[in-house]
Amino acid sequence: MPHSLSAAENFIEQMGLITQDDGGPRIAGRIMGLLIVEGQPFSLAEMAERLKISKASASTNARLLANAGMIRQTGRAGDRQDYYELGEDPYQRMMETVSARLRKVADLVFEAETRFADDDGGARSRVHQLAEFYAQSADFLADWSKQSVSKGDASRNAAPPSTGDRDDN
Amino acid sequence: MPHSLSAAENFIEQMGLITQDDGGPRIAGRIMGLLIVEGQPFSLAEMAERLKISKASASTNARLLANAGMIRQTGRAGDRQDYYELGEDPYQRMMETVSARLRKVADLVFEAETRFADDDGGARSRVHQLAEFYAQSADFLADWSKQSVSKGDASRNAAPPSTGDRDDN
DNA sequence: CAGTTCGTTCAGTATTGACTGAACTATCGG
DNA sequence: CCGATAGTTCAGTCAATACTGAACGAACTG
Repeated sequence: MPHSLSAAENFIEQMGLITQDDGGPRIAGRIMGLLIVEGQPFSLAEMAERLKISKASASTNARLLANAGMIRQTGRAGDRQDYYELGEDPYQRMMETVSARLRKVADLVFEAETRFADDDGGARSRVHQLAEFYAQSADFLADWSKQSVSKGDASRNAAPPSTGDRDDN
Repeated sequence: MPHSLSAAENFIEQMGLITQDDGGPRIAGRIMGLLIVEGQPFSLAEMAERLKISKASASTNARLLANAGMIRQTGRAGDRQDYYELGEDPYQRMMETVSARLRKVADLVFEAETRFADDDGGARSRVHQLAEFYAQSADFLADWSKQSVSKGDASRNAAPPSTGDRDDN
């Protein structure tokens, strides 16, 4: 009975692998999977026990996810442990995090662009195009995440943001 | 004069760091940066020389980028070296690659979902929600990448895809 | 004001994977 | 054919970082 993972274990492990492939810590993905599958708050000690990981990892990665807005800290009456559960709109928040990352990258590229001379064989304008791309992507995802998506009601026909050129360099 | 990077060097290095933060190989980002900044084909030997990297790395990472559709292989008359240059719509292709990745993840989660019993305290439906989220995101990016974005003409008011529920599990 | 029970932090370990140098294969030019 | 020139592959090295165990600090409990 130890072999052939249960549906829950399998899902949790997949989440770990997916997260790892995306360049994140595997344990963060596993915690995310655990909270999704169980649908209720877990204490750090419970996570550590269930996922066979150290307290330290549970603490660090839970905080990481909380900072990314994907899970949220809770408490229980008469219990001084920290509990964590899925946040309000976890996937929406995930989008917002990605958007924020893109915006940061856009700013980096805009900054790099300023160091070019105005004519550089078109180099500057190509760099500018890249920065614009990142900025537009960030805006686009941010707007999309404002719509209620992937929730129970799943609104259809989300309106698109207008993707005109920006002027903030 | 060796200190204080030129605009080009700085940009190339930033691209490397950005790529690294995104979980990719730093050199791939640097090559991307080089091709953007120079706007003309480079041979593997030229890349290796300019970026101070090994032939092996140039070869491997150029192929990686080409497989992702972000750059494209070219040739020159009377020259048997492999040249690489920016592809048709590099950023569009970048989006398509991200979309493909999301679709792959969605499929993994759909697959994991099937292993759950129909009633599992809502576990199955929560997993399904996650799969839907990934699938919708993939569709959304794919649709968006079909619009001409971040090109010279920069079309405004891109129409949004309708994000209704899917039924392909 | 002890004694517990938490969570966090930090030094050390281990693992992953990027990168390189060198060997190998293939193709072109003479 | 033979030498040279390319690109790829692969074993080995190195660096980054995920993860752990243990020490620490803070906050509740009695």
